[in-house]
Amino acid sequence: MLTKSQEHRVTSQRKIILEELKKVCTHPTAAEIYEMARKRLPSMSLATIYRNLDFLEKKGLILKIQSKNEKSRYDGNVEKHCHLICKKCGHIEDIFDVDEIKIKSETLKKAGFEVHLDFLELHGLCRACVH
Amino acid sequence: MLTKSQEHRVTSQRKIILEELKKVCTHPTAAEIYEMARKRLPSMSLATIYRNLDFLEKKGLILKIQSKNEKSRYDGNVEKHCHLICKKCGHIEDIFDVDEIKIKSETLKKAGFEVHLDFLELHGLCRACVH
DNA sequence: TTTGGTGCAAATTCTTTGCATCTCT
DNA sequence: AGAGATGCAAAGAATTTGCACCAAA
Repeated sequence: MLTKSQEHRVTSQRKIILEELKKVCTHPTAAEIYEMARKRLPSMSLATIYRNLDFLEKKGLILKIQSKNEKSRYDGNVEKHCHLICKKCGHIEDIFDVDEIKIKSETLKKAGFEVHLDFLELHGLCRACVH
Repeated sequence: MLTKSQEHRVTSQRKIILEELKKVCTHPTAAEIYEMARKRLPSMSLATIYRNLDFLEKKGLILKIQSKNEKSRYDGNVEKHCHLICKKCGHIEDIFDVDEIKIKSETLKKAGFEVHLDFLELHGLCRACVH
């Protein structure tokens, strides 16, 4: 059962947040998106940022990335991909050939666990930090 | 340069926290560990729990697991293993044949990224939730 | 004795929410 | 007009920290 009304409005705040997030190839935090959006609409509040990021994620228009010990980050690219996250410098790198990734494990098979690769986060060291 | 003194004391709090965490095969949160520990030493404070979990993790005696959108969980088993985390019910399952896991990806290779498998968290659906 | 550890409460940090007001449709 | 969205400020939740006191070594 859905609620009677399901309309969703296109507010300038919502548009700006989505546009700003799509514009960058980084993975900004809510606070960073707040800064970006305020340049275009200074009256915008942080609560609106959070509410809209939530909304946009539920709509499937953006992704939310929650990495270890860090605040949430958001990704304007919803193409199936996963993330490499550097333990040392925190750098996040996209990886798009997700379907090429093979994860093999007996325990996994036995557990009957269905891995969602588009949520995969690989933690480790990036090229710069590995040396 | 190290600080002049590096002694670390074995307090009853510290012992209890470590023992309780080693005792279970679940992955309790700080609050859950607090409850467990308080049964043995009711005066213990939550701040002490956090400080000691931090301490024990830095000492390599326990692991900290930070899963998506959840509070931190701790693992008394430091044997090399990784976690399957169910998106739906939050259940965490251990997987010990980590070395059997093969992750293949061209982008990964090109990126020069060194994945640490013992930090791997595989998100998806557990047997119970997949149906 | 001395320095690290503890308990308590207050402070932080990130995120969410209540409410009056505003604005898409 | 009316449901949804916004801004503000206050509330929450998880975690950290300052400080006086305590206790391992």
